[in-house]
Amino acid sequence: MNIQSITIKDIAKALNLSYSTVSRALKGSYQISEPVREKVLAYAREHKYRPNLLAQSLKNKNSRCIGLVLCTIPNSFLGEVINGIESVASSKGYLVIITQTNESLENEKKALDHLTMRAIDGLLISVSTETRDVKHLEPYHERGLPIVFFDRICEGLPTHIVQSDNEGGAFELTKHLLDQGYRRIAHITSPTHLAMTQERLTGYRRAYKEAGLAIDETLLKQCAHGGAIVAEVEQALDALFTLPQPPDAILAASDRMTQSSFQYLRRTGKKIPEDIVLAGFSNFNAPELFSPALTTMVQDAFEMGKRAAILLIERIENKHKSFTPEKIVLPVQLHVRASTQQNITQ
Amino acid sequence: MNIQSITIKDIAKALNLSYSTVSRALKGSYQISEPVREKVLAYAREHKYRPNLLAQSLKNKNSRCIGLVLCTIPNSFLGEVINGIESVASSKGYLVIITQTNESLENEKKALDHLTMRAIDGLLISVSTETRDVKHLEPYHERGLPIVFFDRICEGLPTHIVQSDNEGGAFELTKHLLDQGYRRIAHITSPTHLAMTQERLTGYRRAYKEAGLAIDETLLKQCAHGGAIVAEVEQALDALFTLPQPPDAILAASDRMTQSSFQYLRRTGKKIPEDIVLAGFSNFNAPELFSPALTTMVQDAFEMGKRAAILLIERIENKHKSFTPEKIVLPVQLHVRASTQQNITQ
DNA sequence: TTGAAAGCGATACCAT
DNA sequence: ATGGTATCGCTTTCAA
Repeated sequence: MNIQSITIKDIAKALNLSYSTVSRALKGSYQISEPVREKVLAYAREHKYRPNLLAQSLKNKNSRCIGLVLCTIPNSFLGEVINGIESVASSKGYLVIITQTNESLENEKKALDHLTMRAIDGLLISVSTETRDVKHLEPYHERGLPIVFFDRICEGLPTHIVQSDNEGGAFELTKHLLDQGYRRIAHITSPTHLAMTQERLTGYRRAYKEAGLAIDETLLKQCAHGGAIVAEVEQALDALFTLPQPPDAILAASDRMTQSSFQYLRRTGKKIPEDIVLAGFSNFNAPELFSPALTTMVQDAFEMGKRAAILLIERIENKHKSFTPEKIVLPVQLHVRASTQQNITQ
Repeated sequence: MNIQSITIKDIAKALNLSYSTVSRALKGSYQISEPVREKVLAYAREHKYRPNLLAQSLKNKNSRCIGLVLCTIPNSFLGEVINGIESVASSKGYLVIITQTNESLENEKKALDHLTMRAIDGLLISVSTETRDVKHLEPYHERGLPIVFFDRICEGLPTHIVQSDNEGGAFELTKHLLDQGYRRIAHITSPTHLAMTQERLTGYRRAYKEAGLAIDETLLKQCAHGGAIVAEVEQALDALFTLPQPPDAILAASDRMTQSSFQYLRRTGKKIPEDIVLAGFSNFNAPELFSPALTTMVQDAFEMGKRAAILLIERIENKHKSFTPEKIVLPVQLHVRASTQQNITQ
C-alpha cells in the first residue's frame, strides 16, 4: 500500500527544480539558497509531502528500525522491558519491531531472518530457552549488525549485555527463606544451559553454603520451556511433593513459574504459607493483591529496556568507532510479603 | 544496516544471465527453463541469497507489514489480543508492527504517520481514550489503506469492526450484582465519547430498568484517561466514598480500573466483599489468586485479535473487490467469584 | 547554488 | 525462454 501523497519528483516538476535540489532543500542542506529552500518547504507542507521511508532506507542502508526478539509479549516483566525500550527508541526516532519466539529456537531464527531482511539497524534480544549458543547470531554480527543482549543472555559474542543481578537476587531470596527457618527450598527454574539459570543456582548454592547447610539436589527442578507450558511446572511440583521429604519452600524463577506454582498449590489444597511458602522472581504489578500477598524478587524491567536501547542506539550511531563490550548488571529488590512469613497474617 | 549477502545482480553476473531471468527463476515463474531455474536456485542457496524486502516493497508497493495501534502493550487484555493477531499474521507471512499511544491522540497521530510512511499494507487500531472521531484516519482510508477497528471502536468509517459484547457484558454484570442484593452499584468507566463506554452504560441502565430500579447518576464515574493514571481512579473512588450514600458495589470497566480500585479498597481498609463488592471487565490471567478471588467479565481477547487480523488480511488481499463492512461482536463470559459474594468465603 | 545522472535492489513490460 | 531497460522514491557524486 502506498499512502504517499506526493514525491520529490512532483515537487521538482511543480517548482521547476531538479530532484537533487528539492532533496537538499528538504534535508536542510546548507548548500542551498534561502528562497529556494523556503519555496520547497512551503510547497511540501502545502501538499503534505511525506518522505517514503522505504526508499530512504533502500538508498541509505539504514532504516531507523530496531528489531526486538523476546519469548512472549503478554508477560508482566517483558511488557515493562518493552516500554523501557520504546521510551528511548521513540525519543531518538527509532521504530521498534517486536517479534516473539514463544521459546522456540526455530522461531527465533525465523524472526531474525525476517527482521534482517527488512534492514533493521540493530537488534535487541533475549534468547529463547532452547537457545544454547550464538551460532545463529554470528552471521549477522559479522556483517556488522549491532546487537545487545538483555535478560536472557547468551555468551559468545563481543556485545553489550544488560541483565539483572541474578546471582545476588537468588542469594538474597534463598537467604531470606533460610533465615525464616526453611531448609528444604525447592528451586524451580529454566534449563541449565541458560547463563541466567546458572547464575541463580550459584546464588542459591552460595546462600546454603554461607549458612553452612547442605543442599538436597533433588529439590532443583528445571523446566525445559522455562515455564511456558503449565504442565511442566506441575510435573516438577508433582515430583517434588512425592519425594520422601517434600520441600518446605518454593523459589520460582519467573512470573510464569511463580504463577503456575501458585495455582498448583491452590489446586492441591496446600496452604501458603502454613504448608509451604512460595517466593519468586516476578514482576506482577500487584503481588500484594494475591492471597496471600506474594514475596517477590523484583527486577527493574523498565530500566533494563532503557539501558539496552541506549546502548544499542549508541552503537548504531557510532558504527565506525570501536567499543568495549559492556555488561550492565541491574540490582534487584526483595519484597517480603505474606507468602513467606508464617507469623504474619496478611 | 545491510545484512544482505548477495543481490540478484551478483547472481546474474556470476551465471551470465540477465537480472530479469534471475528474478523470474527466484520467483518460480513458469516461463523459465528447468536447467536455468535450478542453476539459479542452487547458486542462490549456496551463497545464501536473501531478497531485500525493502527493495521489493518499494517496487511492489506492498510490504507484508501490518500496523497495530493500541494504547499500551503491558496489559493482560491487549497482550492476548496481540497474540491473536500475531498468530494469524505470521501464518500468512505478515509482520506486525506494534505502536503504543499511551492514550494520547497526539501519539496516535504520530504512530499512524510513522507507520504509513513505511508503507504498511493494513492497519489494526484500538483508539486512544482521547480519540473522539476518525478525522485523522480519513486520509489514509481515502487513499485505500485497509483498516479494521477492534476493542475501542470509533464510528464514522465504513470498515470492519471487531469488539466484545459490551452492552451484554455490562448488563449481565450489573444484573448479577443486583441479584445479589446490591443497589448502589458504582460504575467506573472510560470517557463517554467512546462507543464502548456508551454500550456498557446502556447495559448497566438496562439491568436497572429490567429490575425496576432507579439509578443514582452520581454513581457513574468517568476516568478521562481510561484508568491509565492511577490518580484518576482514586479520585473517582474518593468522590464515591464521600457521597452521603456511598456505593455498595463497584463495577470497573477495565483491567487497570479494576486493579486500581482493588488497591484503593485495600489501602483504605474496605473489606471485599463485606464492606463493598468489586467486579470488573478484566482479563487478568489468574483472578482467582487475588484475595478475594475476583469476579470478572472476561473478553475473548485472543479471538478478538484473530478475527481482526483475518478480516484485515482478507481485505488487503482482495483490495480491488468491494466489501460490506462487518461488525463482529464477541460474546463475553461472566466468572463469578468471591469478590461479589458475601456468603461465599474465598 | 543548482542540475544531471548513477545507483540502492527488485520487478515487469517490451522485445527478441 | 531470455534479455534490455525503465521504474519505485530518494540520495549523492560530479559537473557546471
